[in-house]
Amino acid sequence: MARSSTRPTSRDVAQAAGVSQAAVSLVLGDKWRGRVAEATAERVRQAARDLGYRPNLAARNLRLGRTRTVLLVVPALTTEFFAGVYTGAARVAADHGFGVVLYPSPEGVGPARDPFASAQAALDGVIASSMAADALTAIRGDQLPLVMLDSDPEGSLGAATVNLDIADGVRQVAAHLLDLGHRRFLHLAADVPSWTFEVRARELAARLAAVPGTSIRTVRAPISIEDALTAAAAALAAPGPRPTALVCDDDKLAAGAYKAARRLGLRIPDDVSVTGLDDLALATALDPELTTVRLDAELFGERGMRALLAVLDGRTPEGGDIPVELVVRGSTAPPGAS
Amino acid sequence: MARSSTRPTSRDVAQAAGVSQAAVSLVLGDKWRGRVAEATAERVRQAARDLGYRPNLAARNLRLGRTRTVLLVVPALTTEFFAGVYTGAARVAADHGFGVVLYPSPEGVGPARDPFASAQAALDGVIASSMAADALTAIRGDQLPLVMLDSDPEGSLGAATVNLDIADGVRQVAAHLLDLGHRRFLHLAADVPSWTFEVRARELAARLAAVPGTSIRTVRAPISIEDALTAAAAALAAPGPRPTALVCDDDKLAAGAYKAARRLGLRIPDDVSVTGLDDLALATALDPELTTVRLDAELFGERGMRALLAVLDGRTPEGGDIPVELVVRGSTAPPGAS
DNA sequence: GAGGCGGGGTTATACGTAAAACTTGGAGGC
DNA sequence: GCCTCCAAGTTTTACGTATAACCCCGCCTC
Repeated sequence: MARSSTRPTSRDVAQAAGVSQAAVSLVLGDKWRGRVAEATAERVRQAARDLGYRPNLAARNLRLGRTRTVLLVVPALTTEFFAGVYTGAARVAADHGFGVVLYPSPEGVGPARDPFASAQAALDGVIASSMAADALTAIRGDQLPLVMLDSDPEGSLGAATVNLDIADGVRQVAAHLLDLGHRRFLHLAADVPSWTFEVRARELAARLAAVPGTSIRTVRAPISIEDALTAAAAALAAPGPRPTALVCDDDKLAAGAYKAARRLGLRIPDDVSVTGLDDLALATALDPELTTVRLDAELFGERGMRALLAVLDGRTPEGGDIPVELVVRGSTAPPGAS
Repeated sequence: MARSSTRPTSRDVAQAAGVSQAAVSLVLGDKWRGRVAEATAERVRQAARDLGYRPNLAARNLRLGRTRTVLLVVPALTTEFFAGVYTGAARVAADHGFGVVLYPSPEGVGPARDPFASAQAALDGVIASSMAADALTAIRGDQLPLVMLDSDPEGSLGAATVNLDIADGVRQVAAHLLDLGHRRFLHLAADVPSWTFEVRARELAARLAAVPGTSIRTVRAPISIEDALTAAAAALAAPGPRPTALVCDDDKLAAGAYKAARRLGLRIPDDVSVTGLDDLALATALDPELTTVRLDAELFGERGMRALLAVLDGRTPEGGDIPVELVVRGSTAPPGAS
């Protein structure tokens, strides 16, 4: 009997089954057909079960030169959205025998500026959100296979990209509000440097420019309910004709806008229509429920992982943006409906 | 020059610096004082930088017999709360050179029933939420150091536990509502088998039992806004005197209760007071803002990680529950305030 | 009856690192 | 002048696994 203080190794199993370590490896690795007799194989499996044997992954990784582990770099996990992305990526990963390790960008996780040191695992590849920009330079240095989420397809230097069709979402929002008759817009923009927010601003401006008689103002706020509250309150209280439609870059900003409207005594949607983007649980908890664009975070994560698996396989990742969907609820109505 | 197609190893660095592999290991491992001359050490560091050397973690883990990686088992990540727990745990981990790998319970991540297979990383220890009960049996089988979150201190079979002082939170909620004059209570309970929810029910019942003339009904719902909506609507519309205080096990349930009240034409807090538990972003997005119990999810994660580090060190983890705090907002008022 | 062959294994080796054990060339002490 | 000692390294080994290369034995073929 081997030293019981330490975990059993394949050699311990071999000894218990009366075979060589190589035989154990063959049997447990499912490579024994035609090399080991069925009876022997069963003896090995039984011994492994009896000893509670689990292969040492560090040794296996060293031997094979790959780890079946990838890193997911996100700006923050405290958001429902990226939690969903992780969930989707992890599901696909598990189906292919992969694991996913998270690296939430520095603000969340202390001083460590090195994603690779912080995620202790040895890695086969990386999936990174373009919002976690500060970690990207460190990542590009390494030659690991990389997939970018929501990143400028032109600017990603050859890395594969998987994008939500945000531009289409913004188009749908603009069309909906224009159809309702809105002409004076306020854009509550996320104060985060990322391609995905640039697209929102660009597309919204383009859509409105196509319609004569429209105007738009933009204010920026970090993505938090409190910051959005103060920014929106200031903008809505500003002199001049008040905007009738408030387009928010994200549902959290919209929640802040609700509080600002309430504080100023404005009714939604009678005095001002509000739209969000994400469709978090928040959206239906608000009163009235928020008109927003549904993003399928889990599907996003799944597609990201599939793309990375394709790259690892030497295949070309599936192309095409992920469709999004406008969900019309009670926060939008024709202007001046009061 | 070594083969450039593969990552440089410590041997490549050694060759470039004109020393042995052992010297490289000593220098880069900061164990060179008195063993290697300063000039040589600098040559080694320079060579490592030039080649872009990164140590192979699989090899290091194999050699050292530890991985500085722990597993965090949570019921689901799509919640702000557990995202916070992860963030806190990861921060402490990073400060100690550890990484954290997630295992969100099966419902979220496909068919893999084995947390260890799914999280590909080799592990030094495990932190597990008691809500992820299905994964626990698999975990107990292994002899890995284990810390349980929000678990029955008696029932955890010797594993260290770190708990929020939920009982105290419930006490504060009960005292607050009783002080306001409420006597007819409805308990909207989470339909999840976990110690942390049992505590809520037990403590609430005990507090009310101490006050003559109080009554309490309980309804259960899975933790989702929609399920809470239907359960709360049914209970509030039931025959007999309507409860004046609705105590919810969690903020999401409270959000469902808000919708139920709205649907039934009941005003909060005039017709019915509502309390939650968690203090998610949701709580202040609701109208009126939710009176709830603030749980510091990140601190929870930090304490969990510290406890595991203590166990790994052979020390005794810091004891004591994590204090929680009642946050009184607009959703509670004396009964019949209309 | 010699050679071939295939089933059923075993032996040996490499993966990259950390660290214990060993080496060597002086400098200093007596 | 010889011994000791220290600085500055080097050589060697082990971690646990997967797999290529080898080996042996019995049976079939010609």
